Amino acid sequence: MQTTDPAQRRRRKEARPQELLEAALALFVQKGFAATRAEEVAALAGVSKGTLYLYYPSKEELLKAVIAHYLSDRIAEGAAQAAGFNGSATDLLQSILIDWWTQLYDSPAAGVFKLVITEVRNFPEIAGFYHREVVERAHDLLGRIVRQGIDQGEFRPVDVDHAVHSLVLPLVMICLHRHSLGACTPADWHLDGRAFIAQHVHLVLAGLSVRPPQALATPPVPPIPPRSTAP
Amino acid sequence: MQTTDPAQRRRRKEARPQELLEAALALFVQKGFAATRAEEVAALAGVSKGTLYLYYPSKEELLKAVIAHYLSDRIAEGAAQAAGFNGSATDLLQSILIDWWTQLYDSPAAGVFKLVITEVRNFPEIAGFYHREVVERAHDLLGRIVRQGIDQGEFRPVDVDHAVHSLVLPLVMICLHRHSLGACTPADWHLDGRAFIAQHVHLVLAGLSVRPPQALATPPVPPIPPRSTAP
Amino acid sequence: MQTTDPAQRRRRKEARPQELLEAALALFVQKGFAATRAEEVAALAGVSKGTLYLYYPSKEELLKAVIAHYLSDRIAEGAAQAAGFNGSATDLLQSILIDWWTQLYDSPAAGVFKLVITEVRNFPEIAGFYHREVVERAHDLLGRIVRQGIDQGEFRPVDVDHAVHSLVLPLVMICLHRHSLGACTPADWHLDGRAFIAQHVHLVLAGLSVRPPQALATPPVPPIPPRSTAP
Amino acid sequence: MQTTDPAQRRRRKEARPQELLEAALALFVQKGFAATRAEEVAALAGVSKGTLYLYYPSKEELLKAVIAHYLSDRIAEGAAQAAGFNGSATDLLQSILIDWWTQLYDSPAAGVFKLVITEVRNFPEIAGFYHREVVERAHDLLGRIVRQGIDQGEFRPVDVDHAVHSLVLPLVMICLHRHSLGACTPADWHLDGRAFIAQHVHLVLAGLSVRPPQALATPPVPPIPPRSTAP
DNA sequence: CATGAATGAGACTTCATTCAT
DNA sequence: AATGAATGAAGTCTCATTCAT
Repeated sequence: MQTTDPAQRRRRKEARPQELLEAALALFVQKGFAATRAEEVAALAGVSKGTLYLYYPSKEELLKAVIAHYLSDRIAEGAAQAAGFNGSATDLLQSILIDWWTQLYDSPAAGVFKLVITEVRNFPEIAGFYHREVVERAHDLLGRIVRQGIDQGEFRPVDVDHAVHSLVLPLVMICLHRHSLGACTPADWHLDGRAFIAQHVHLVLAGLSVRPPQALATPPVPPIPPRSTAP
Repeated sequence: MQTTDPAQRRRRKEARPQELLEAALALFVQKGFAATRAEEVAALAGVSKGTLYLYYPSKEELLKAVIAHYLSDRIAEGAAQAAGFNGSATDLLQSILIDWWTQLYDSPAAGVFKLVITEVRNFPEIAGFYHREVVERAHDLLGRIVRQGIDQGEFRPVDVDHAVHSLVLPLVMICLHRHSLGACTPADWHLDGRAFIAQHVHLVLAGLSVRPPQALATPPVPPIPPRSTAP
Repeated sequence: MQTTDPAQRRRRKEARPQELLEAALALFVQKGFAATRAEEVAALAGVSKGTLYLYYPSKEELLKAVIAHYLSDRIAEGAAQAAGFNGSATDLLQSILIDWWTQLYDSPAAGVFKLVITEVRNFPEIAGFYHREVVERAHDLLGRIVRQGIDQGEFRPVDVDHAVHSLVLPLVMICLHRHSLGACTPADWHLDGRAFIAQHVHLVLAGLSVRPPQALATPPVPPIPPRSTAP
Repeated sequence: MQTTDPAQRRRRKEARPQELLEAALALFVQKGFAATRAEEVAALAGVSKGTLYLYYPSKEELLKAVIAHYLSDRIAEGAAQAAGFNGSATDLLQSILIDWWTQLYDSPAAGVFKLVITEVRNFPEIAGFYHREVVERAHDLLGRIVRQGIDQGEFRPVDVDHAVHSLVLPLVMICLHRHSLGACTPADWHLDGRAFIAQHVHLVLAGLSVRPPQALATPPVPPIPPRSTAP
């Protein structure tokens, strides 16, 4: 097509897989895996049909690569954030959940939730991978914090697993929403994700707390997300 | 094939649309709309490919019929349940959310959430319908109760919309889960939906309440769901 | 397309596999398996692309069906012909080879040799099948007759396997020829297959015989083949 | 990759066309022209895809080059061998057919027969070339010897063309066999090509001879082929 | 000369939909 | 009303060929 200047070829080649993953994520999340044509992915990445198959041997492998890629990135970041922190369980949970989830919510990676929900049953290998890499790791991390909060008398003695779900599931849900109904409704019912994340974490922590609820301050909405990953 | 007596034939014919909807729901939820073949739906409903098209003019119309059918049923039930009730906002919310959602969670209709999440962006007409018929009606109903709880000094003055989401989104989420990851994982990580529903509602209500948390009793898990919907 | 008269549908359906096999044989022999498009086979059989796949699940299965079908037919006929015969080994070989091979040579089934030669290395399962069903059965039959001729002092004591090959390989070869070079050359070099078969069998039998060659009559060319199988 | 000294590079470059032809012959014979990828040929010859196209403008031209190359070589050798010979027709035929064919049978060039059989109908230009260069030249040479044998009272007065075919076709056939079924069967049915060639020529010459068959000696199997052409 | 990334025509195969029975 | 044979548009993937490096 267009004449490529020297030495750009190499740079192009190394960036291809990433560009294809981005395109694939966007389209798979939007239209679903089965309804997305391989050629559309290629076109969105700016290459031809054949080139896609130079990097991924099949559409299905592309799907798996998308999920693996975006998950490993995010999970690593989250774990790191939790590692170097000390403070009360409440503070720790607020910090991790609000900062990390707000960032995730605003990034394309949030679409992976929809992708997994939608496609696991058709590609069972994804299930094991996702459960091991994401569900267990995140759940363990948060569960440990909640348990610590209970042990230290900060939280009431509730079922830890359920509490973690009460905290996390709505956050997953608004990521799903952003890429399904939220992408269709004409902005009049526009759930404000960032504000909700803060309020929700605050509310559940209030429910967990042994302190009287009045003592809990109104949650601040986080500022403009520090890292934009929109294409 | 087998000789059917005349009366049964009539009954069969009248049940066809319903049987087709059930089959379509099951398969669309399991494999996604695009990955489900029309013939599979027909086979699961015990009829031939051609017969499906006698009742629904296209696969897409079948999808819409599935969503419309299962939604209208459930929403009507929920609204009715709320109408004839009086008591505190807390009690009302517990009653509606726990009873109604537990029942929904155990019925095939729970799959509609996955279906909508998955397919709205491909069939935008679903968005408006679903938002109008389900999201708004349910949200309004619950929102009114929460606001009343605030006005009567039962709840702290939080953002009503957010509170409703904190209550409801995890419940939607476990319905999604049951039909995606939950249908794949080998039972070791088997989130107990019914127990979670009760605990979650209790936890969020505790977070909303102005009363000291100790005053809130441990939530009871509802008994065996009173209505079986297995085909 | 054209309106089909009643009750013809059923007849059509039962004839389809056979019609498809005929079309596939013709094209696979002519152009080779890889160079023949599935759609061409369908078109030659008078159906659409999709219909082909109603009867054979893949192009490869169609190939195997072609080989199996045309082989089993012919081999059975040959064995039957040999069974009810008594006379000298010379007469028996003349009878079987000339009659049966002339008929085969004039039928589309002769193309199967080219097909097997051409495709066996790409589809190894064909090798075992063909060797078992055709090579061994034919070789055993002829080998037994030659050995009997030697035992009864009619033939010289030669290597039986080699003698069978000397008899048979040229006959295979002219079948191959008819469907390769013979189908291209502009009729000036037109090996007369039927005449050659007779002369060749006669010549090799003369070489095998212990009698003086003068005693061997000139072979008669068989008349018009009694069974035409051209479509 | 590895550093090649300048002299070797030159030698390499000049050998390229030959190496490509060898690779192409091997693969075309094994898998057929259509089923062989240009890249496979290049890889077997130890060069990259692009390099192949430096020497041959298309896959089809490569095919023609392969056939032309291997044919011209062999035919020239055969004619030369026949030229400087005198003796009886029987001796001459034995000499030429057994020596020359045994050598051919053991060389990769034997594969050309399969290639021609397989591909003539797709590339009609090959037909004329092959017929002119191989069929006619070989047939004329042998036909002249047979006719001479008849004229001198050594052979019975048979149809010369047919006799030549009886002599030659089995030899062609075992070359085909070696590269098709013979390359698949698990060595239990392993036609011994060299022994067969000798026996077959002997047998047909016996059939042609006017002398009593007892006078014909048992044919010797030629020794180890004098010319190895394995790559 | 040599490479191998890129292309896109083309092949196999699937499946929604129709329609004669 | 019900069937299922038939169709052909459309999708996945391959591979001959080109061309910038």
